[in-house]
Amino acid sequence: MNIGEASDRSGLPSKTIRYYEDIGLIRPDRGGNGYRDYAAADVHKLRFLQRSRGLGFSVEECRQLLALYEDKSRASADVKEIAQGKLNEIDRKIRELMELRRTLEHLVHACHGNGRPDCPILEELSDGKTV
Amino acid sequence: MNIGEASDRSGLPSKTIRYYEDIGLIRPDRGGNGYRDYAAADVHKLRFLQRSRGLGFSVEECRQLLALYEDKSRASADVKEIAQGKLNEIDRKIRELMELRRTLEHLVHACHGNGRPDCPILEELSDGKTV
DNA sequence: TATGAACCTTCCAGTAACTGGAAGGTCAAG
DNA sequence: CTTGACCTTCCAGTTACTGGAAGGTTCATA
Repeated sequence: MNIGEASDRSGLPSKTIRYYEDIGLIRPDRGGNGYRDYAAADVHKLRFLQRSRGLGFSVEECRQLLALYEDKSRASADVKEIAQGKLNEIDRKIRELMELRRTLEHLVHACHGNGRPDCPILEELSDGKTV
Repeated sequence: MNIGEASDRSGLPSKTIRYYEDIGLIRPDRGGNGYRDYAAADVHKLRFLQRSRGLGFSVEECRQLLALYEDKSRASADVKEIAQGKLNEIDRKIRELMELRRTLEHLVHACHGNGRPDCPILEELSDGKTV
């Protein structure tokens, strides 16, 4: 498929997809006309990149994560260690997101905008207490 | 407190803290010697920025999130709408992280590196099925 | 009192990860 | 056989830092 369709399916702009090729994250085929030709597996990788980038992993971290999948041997302790490290990081991110969620939820539902400073979370922030 | 301590407490490099001041995210006091002087509330904001940036929110989104907290009136439908939008985004991120987690977990625990292509997630990827 | 380490300041240049736009080739429909 | 929507490369601009130079401040120790 052409880059436009790969873009639609992955949620990444064509520009970004070309950039990812420049830095060696993906290697699509080329048709006789010079157009890039993406396989379904490429789109899968692109979706993976789109997600993990959006979740705060750097491009280099994404490269590692992709490498974990692509490691054909996947027997080495290295691979498992890196994967385990990423798992811990993901768990931390999930916890942080849930905290952020709780805080915002409070803002939307509990602080009903009556002007009184009765929201403990906002007070916490203005007091500068370390949560 | 000086920028070094604010850096230690927030987890952000001093450089980044100065940058956040440049773009108007925080406004610390200045001592007679010209040194920046951070209040506990500033550190709280910095920690907040450190986290939300690490979770894939752009600086402008972080500015919005900070504004939600600082909106003294916080009565407007606007504020709640933005907050609700962010909540949905956070929920999506949590779901995506849990998916990513499941995939990696599989890689660490289920694919025991025996060389056989018996891990359904890896096959999924190489087949290029849309998950 | 001085001097050196460990802070802090501003400023300017460099990097990472895109993003936009120009100039031009390809393709399918009318 | 042209028109519009694709695609190509290349180069410049933006965002969000990051590193380093050049110099001022503070404080413990000689």
